[in-house]
Amino acid sequence: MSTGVNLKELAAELKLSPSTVSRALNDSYEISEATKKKVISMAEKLNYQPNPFARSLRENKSKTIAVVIPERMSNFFSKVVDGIEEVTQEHGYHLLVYCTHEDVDREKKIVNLLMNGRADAIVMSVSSQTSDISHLTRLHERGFPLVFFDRICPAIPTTKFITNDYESGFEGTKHLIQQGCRKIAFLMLSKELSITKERHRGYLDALRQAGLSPEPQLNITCCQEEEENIESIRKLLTGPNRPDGILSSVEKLALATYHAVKRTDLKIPNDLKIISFFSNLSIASLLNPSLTTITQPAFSIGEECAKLLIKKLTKPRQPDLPNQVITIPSHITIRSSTIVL
Amino acid sequence: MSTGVNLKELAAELKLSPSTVSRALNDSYEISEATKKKVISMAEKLNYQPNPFARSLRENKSKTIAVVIPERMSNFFSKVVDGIEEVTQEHGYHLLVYCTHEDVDREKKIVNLLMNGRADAIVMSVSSQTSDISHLTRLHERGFPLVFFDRICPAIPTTKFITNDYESGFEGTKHLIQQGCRKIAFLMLSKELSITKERHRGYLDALRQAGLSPEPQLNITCCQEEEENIESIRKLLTGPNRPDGILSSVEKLALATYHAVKRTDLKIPNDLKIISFFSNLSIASLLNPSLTTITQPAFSIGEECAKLLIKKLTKPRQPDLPNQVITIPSHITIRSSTIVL
DNA sequence: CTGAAAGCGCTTACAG
DNA sequence: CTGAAAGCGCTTACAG
Repeated sequence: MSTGVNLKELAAELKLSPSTVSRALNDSYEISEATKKKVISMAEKLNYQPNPFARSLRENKSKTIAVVIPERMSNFFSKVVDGIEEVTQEHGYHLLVYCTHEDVDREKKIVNLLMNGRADAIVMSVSSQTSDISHLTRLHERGFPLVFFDRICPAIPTTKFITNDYESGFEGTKHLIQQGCRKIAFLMLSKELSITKERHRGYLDALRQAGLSPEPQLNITCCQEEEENIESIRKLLTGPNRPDGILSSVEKLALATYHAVKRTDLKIPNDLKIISFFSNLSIASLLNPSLTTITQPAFSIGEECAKLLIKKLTKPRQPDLPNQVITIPSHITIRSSTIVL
Repeated sequence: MSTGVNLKELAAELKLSPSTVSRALNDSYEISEATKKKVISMAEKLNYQPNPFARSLRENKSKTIAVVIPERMSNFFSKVVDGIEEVTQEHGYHLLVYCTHEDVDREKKIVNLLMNGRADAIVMSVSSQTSDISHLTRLHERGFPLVFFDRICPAIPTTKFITNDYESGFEGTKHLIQQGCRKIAFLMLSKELSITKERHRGYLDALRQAGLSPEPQLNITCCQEEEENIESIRKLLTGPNRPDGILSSVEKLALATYHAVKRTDLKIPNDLKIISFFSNLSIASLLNPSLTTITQPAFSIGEECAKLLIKKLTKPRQPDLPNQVITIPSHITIRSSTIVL
């Protein structure tokens, strides 16, 4: 690729030294206004674009942030990335986006590649398969700015953005109980995830508060294969210990449940009520019956992650990212999947 | 961020020159196997990672590909990006992903920023608002490797990947006609897009072949606001010239149609049949009634774009990307939204 | 087979 | 207010 004119050529054209031109373009106080004007207008005329790698090499920063997510085909993660981009773009940052496909090995490879400084910071949501976190520990111990959201890593002392998962699990379960459910199944992606644990804690506490006994058989851990998930759920729904309510901690398992129900004689909400963490509201209301949802503020989460990192990266002498958990609340929207008319 | 050890330090540790170490790591034929082994093992021990910017500066390539899409909250575009990543990751390439949000100004800004060599190539799908293409022409004329998919720019002589849009439009319309539709509405995002034009041509030809007259009032151009789209469609459905069939050239307009129908007394498929370009098959079959879809091979499209670029970028002395249109066929899946039982 | 030197395109401490 | 020089960390033509 032929990059256009470089600093030296621009300087020659202006009969100035590269030093002066560089300073003028970077709006240094050492340069007269007259020179700055001349330089800037010539730079525009010749369409001068500084070489980003020369600059990165020199300044030891890349103006790039890496985003690592477990999947792209998810409204939630797409919205988070949109939120991140909204903030970072304004500050001239670029986004490298990587998808782990819920695979720790891929996650490790990606994280290790990022160790070389290609990005100035990482914002990530870990894969559901992640239990060994040595790659993340190493990254953080090297002083690499790292922020987690949603699928956070509690053991790593940095800033994490989550939603009020305990409360959502509690309130979601309570809502099902209020609608008459007595046997409530909890669908999850992985027991290892801290958000799953939180949501599950909320679920258990709501059961206990209502005097219901938690039944481990009603907890289903799902996999990556949609068809397999549908079948596990179908079996649960047609088995001896059949639930009358489902709390799904993942968007895709709500869809799998709808598919599973279609393979039975059951009717939502009469025979089975369902509430799910779900981001795509347009689709939630088109499902049949429309789905009661717990919606996380995905866009805001992205924005907050980005704002924090931009502050850290653009202001001089910023301290390390504080070891704290920032909670942005979700909201529940009740629709037909939990209400018998 | 503290990058680890550099080449010079690694060389010192090995009591070799940086030149030799560099060559050994790059597996040069000039270096003895013994030395290579020593170097590689020490590099691993010290966890040496070459500085990507020094390398990019030196070699004038970034090992990065930029992807520019009009929206992230789309199953189609997400899958394409997944396909691109699948191929590029294997070759050590990184992906900068930018979203234009269907806004030409944002698109121009992004494209102009990419002019400086931050990425070695661009794969993009233009915004529905794009009519002035000077930014793209300039990019291409500078010799920048550029590939289009789906929302292509016919005027720019490079490789474009599309689906058989004319045929899909034709077959989709024909299917509606066979199911008894006589007044078929065509929903689109923008008349400017070449894929819209192709799909629309197919639609018109199918009408003509069936002896039906194309009615311009049955062509609806939509916007970015979901609510606004729903209302335009609702008005169409309740107006004097009410359609009995809809061909939606965009996923989101199929959803808007379902929402619009819910605001009327109409029943799908009895009063209105609908077929749509749609990528999320799990959701298509959960809609009520399930949606007849035209599905584009999104993942393959991504893979093909990436394969072409990788070939161009990794092999020496490759010619310019050929000015050709490569068609990968879509497939139609008939579901309940077009079939009266 | 190995090394010394130049250079990719910037920025900035140092000098004037 | 401006310029000459050094250096960021690599790779590779040149020399031996």
